[in-house]
Amino acid sequence: MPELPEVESVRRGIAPLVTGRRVVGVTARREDLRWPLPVAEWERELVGTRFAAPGRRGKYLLLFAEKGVLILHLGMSGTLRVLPSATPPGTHDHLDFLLEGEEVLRLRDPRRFGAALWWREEPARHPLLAELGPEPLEEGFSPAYLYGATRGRRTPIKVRLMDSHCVVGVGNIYATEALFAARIHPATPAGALSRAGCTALVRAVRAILTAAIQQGGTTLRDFQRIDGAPGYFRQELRVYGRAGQPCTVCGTLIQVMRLGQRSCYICPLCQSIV
DNA sequence: CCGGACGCCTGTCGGC
DNA sequence: TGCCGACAGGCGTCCG
Repeated sequence: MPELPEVESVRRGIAPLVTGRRVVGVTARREDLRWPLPVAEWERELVGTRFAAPGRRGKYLLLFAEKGVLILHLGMSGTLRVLPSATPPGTHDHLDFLLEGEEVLRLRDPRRFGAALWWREEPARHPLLAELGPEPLEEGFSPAYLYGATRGRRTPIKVRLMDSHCVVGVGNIYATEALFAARIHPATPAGALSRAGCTALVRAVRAILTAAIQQGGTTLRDFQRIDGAPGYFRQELRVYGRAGQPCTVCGTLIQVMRLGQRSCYICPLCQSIV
């Protein structure tokens, strides 16, 4: 579900609600998310302390506290809300962090592909974060970097773009949209991209992600912002989910294909550049 | 090292 | 109406 723009929207949404706020309790109704929840450690080292300003690395949310950092990943179906603590939990509301002032930071995750972890060192030293590629909206994700990161790769450029070791935060929706914007066919072998192609793609990724953040992300079905509102970038999608509909540029019908076990949408006429 | 496939889990939707 | 398969915004792991 959530890609970088959705996670960033959540980060911005919770920032004023959790920063400086004391955690007064933890309730886990299910502990078997992607990895078992470290409830005992939270009770020992998080409860009774305050959150600092939240950060983000790729699709990971970082809730810094005094003795460690709470690392959250929303997987495919996760949502975070801040609600009055009396709000009755739903079936898939697995985890609550009780905040002072009768509110609760609540994680809902029907598919349980998400994660909630506890880490006492620099986030960058966590095994899941240590090998991640650059942030797409920072300088490290340059045309020269992408050119280097694709040399010798025969894998489709879309698959490479969705590989967090290459660049973080770009999932199926935004990879699909960025390749359309850059007019690059998603099945192009990554190593065949020219320098100009890399430049166009870097530009497109940045533009799409920036616009999506501005719209609060994309809600296809269940993504919610912190206040329960959807993300409005869905109305800006040019190809994703539009199979059989006319291309907004040339009118050719949008096609679906499978790449790396994921659906991919293309305009067969517009997307030919290497 | 690389690339490709598989699970993990629940919900929904289309076709019969 | 009910059942069944395909599919869904992610990603670690395993295999050749």
